[in-house]
Amino acid sequence: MTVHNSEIATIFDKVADLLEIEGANAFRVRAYRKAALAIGTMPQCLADMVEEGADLSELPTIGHDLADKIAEITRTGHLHLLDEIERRTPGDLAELMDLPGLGPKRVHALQEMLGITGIDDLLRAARTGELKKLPGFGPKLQEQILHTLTARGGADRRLRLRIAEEIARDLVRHMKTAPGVGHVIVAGSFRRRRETVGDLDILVTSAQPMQAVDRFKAHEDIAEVVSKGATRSTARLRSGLQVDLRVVPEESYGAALQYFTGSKAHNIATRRIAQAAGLKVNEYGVFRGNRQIAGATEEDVYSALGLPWIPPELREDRGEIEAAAKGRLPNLVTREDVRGDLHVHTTASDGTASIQEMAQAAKALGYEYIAITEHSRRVTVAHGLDEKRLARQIDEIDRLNDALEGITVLKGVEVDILEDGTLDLADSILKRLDLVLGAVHTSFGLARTQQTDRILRAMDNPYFTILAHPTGRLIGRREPLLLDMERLMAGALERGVVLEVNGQPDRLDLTDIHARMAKEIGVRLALTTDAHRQSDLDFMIGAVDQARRGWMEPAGVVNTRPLHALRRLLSR
DNA sequence: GCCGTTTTCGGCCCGACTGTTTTCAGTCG
Repeated sequence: MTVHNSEIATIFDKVADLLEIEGANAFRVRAYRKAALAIGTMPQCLADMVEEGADLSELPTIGHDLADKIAEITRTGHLHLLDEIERRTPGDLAELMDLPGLGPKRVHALQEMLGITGIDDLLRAARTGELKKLPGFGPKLQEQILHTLTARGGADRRLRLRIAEEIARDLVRHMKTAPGVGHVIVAGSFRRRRETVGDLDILVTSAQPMQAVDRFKAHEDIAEVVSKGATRSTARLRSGLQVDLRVVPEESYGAALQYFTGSKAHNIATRRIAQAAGLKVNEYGVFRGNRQIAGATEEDVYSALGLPWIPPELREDRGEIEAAAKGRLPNLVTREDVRGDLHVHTTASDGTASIQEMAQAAKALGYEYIAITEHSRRVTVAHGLDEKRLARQIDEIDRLNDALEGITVLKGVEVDILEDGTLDLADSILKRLDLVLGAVHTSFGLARTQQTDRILRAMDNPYFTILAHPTGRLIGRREPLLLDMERLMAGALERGVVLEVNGQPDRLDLTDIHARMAKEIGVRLALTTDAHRQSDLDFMIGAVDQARRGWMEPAGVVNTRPLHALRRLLSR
């Protein structure tokens, strides 16, 4: 069996937690954390690399020691070091670290003084009042822990970006009406356009910070103000979402925006550059000694460090700083570059609007073309089309194109890839189409080699043009297919097949990481919405976000091309 | 434990807020 990167990351995170509780060297702890973070978002499968004899110590944050430990984990499924530490520390102390107010020092004290080894012990100690007597603890903390443990459940789940967007819009509107407020912007992972966000970070500029903080806590959705100071406040919404407010003076706007946008890893990397240049960066500006030399805009901040402005989507410490220093930042694809949508359903299968209605909606967005791509017969719940019905739709689209002005409707299909890798419709009908999307909707549970082979076999069909939602994952609901993504992409490149970045808020498939991989391998992408109604065409922004986070440029995306060029690219 | 236009040894991001403190440690982002 293959050990996944995420499992290695989990092991390293646990080692970090337990070492920290034991009071180990803080930088050693940090090394495990950094490695876990990096491994969790690496596109390459580490287990495969070990198998191939690659030198893992060349990877960032991985040295010789951790490379050996990764090899050990992929070969045995275990890490001797972790087993050892767990023998020393009974129970599950690491899970206590997740509770707000508890860090390594206090968890250590809990074990040392009260013999607490897990959540149950902790709850008991809080109820009996033993907890508040410990040095470093008190009645407030005991109360908070009790509250967290009894009111637990689901509140710490990350929110999909599209949902967060609705909440954020409302909060921003609320803060804009506060007296004396200048900028109001949502920073954090929201601004970096991550697929989910754990909290909202709202940055406000004002000369009267207290007024802004007061205005914030008056918002009707706020259930509880967790902390509140002169320049920052943390609150929990009724939905459970945490919101952090930060108020800075106008002259610090750029520095605060940079700081608050993160990511943490990106910020640490930028501060190290500053340090090396004898400068200091904090949320108020860039400083030489006590003198502020930048801070009003993000451009100034980066420029003071000798760097061009870096788009937020890239700020994950995945090579963007090195690229910026060399003047090699990508020219990221934008929503305006997209000239049409290539994955759209209508009432013929499970959509709610007609072909003409979808075409008109696309035209209103300024598109040049739109592809109609219904499900095939196998997907019975979605009313999938067989050859006969698809032939009728082809004729209907031909007639419609004669009548339509200013937009072209392309003839397509989202044909099912059957378990043996054949397609759900005959070649005789596929060859009459402008494009053929292939997609997996069944047999999600195949083993990795089998699943990869199945899709590659489907791509062998000469009419297959785009692999739709390649991993099949649904955020928070369905795990991605087990796939050897490198082999799949190499196969797609060989066959001239395009991979989709599906913008449905719960799909976002390919992910940012795989989009980046596609770019490096040279596979082209199609940004689509999988729209089932007119308003779904707005999901394009989700696909663009993922592509941007994957460093994609317009040239790597097929539907940034005008119609004639697109047709050329799609004909294999 | 990682890493290197100061270095293979000696560094390792930085500040706000809380609670328990009597001047600050711990946690958090």
